[in-house]
Amino acid sequence: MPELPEVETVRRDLAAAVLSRRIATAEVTGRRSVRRQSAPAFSEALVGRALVRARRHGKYLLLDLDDGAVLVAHLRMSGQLSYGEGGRARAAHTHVVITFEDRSELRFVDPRTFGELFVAEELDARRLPVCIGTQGIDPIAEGLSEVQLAALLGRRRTATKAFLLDQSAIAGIGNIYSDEILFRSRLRPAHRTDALRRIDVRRLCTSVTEVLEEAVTLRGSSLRDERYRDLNGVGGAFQERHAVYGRVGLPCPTCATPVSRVRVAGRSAHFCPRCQR
DNA sequence: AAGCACACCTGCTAGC
DNA sequence: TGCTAGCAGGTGTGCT
Repeated sequence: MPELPEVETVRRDLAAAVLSRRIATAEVTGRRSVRRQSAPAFSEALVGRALVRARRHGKYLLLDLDDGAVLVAHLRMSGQLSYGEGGRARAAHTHVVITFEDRSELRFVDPRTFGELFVAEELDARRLPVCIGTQGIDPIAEGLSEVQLAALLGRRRTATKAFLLDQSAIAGIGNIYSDEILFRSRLRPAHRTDALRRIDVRRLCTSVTEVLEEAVTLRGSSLRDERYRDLNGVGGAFQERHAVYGRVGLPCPTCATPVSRVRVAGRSAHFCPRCQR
């Protein structure tokens, strides 16, 4: 699913493709993709505006408009943005089509319809739309220090995987990267945060940054059963580096012990029973 | 208060 | 071989 590295890849592609282009029309065909405002209000906020900057916070994509408002996109599980010449056949589940003055099109395709687009006008001190102001630190855009991580852990008493998935603490980590970060930290998904030693916090901090940076470099993960594609329809390559995610029964790359899967925090969690404690 | 289960939705797959 | 029940997951909500 699109997590921080996938959204960052799309952000970079958008920055290269659509900045300074002016919007001619914004067509909303699906019923659910634009739900925080009416379709006409959404279109009206976009038509005539130009995109001046592409930002990201966690899994949110933020496209600044030239009037100060922000076009916000969240891909959730199956959302996909694609950009190209207008007039091409539309893929199934195309819910929003933004056409620029040069007739090129930015399309939002989303089979499961959990993803959303909206235009936000109120921004907070971090220049984030007020409605997503509960998002925690973005470890790539803002950096994450060991001191900050220790403060976020505070007096929490929960599974370390649940902590990593909490967007109000660290923004951008989902199920795939939480498993890969825990593998590299040598911690089990269910390891209690209140039992983390200083050395564990240090490893966790290093792993969060390293795993996400490597995944960004390889343009994210594209798995067989998911649909992540970049703005031009090309998949990522980080799945080839996955140590544990989606590898139940396959050998751990470090010790060859078969990878296990358990349920933690309501999600499937993959880990090496020998390397992770 | 903080942690947890659940709803939302469709495509894919495991199992019959 | 063909069908279907169940799983997959990010976030907001509501319950404990």
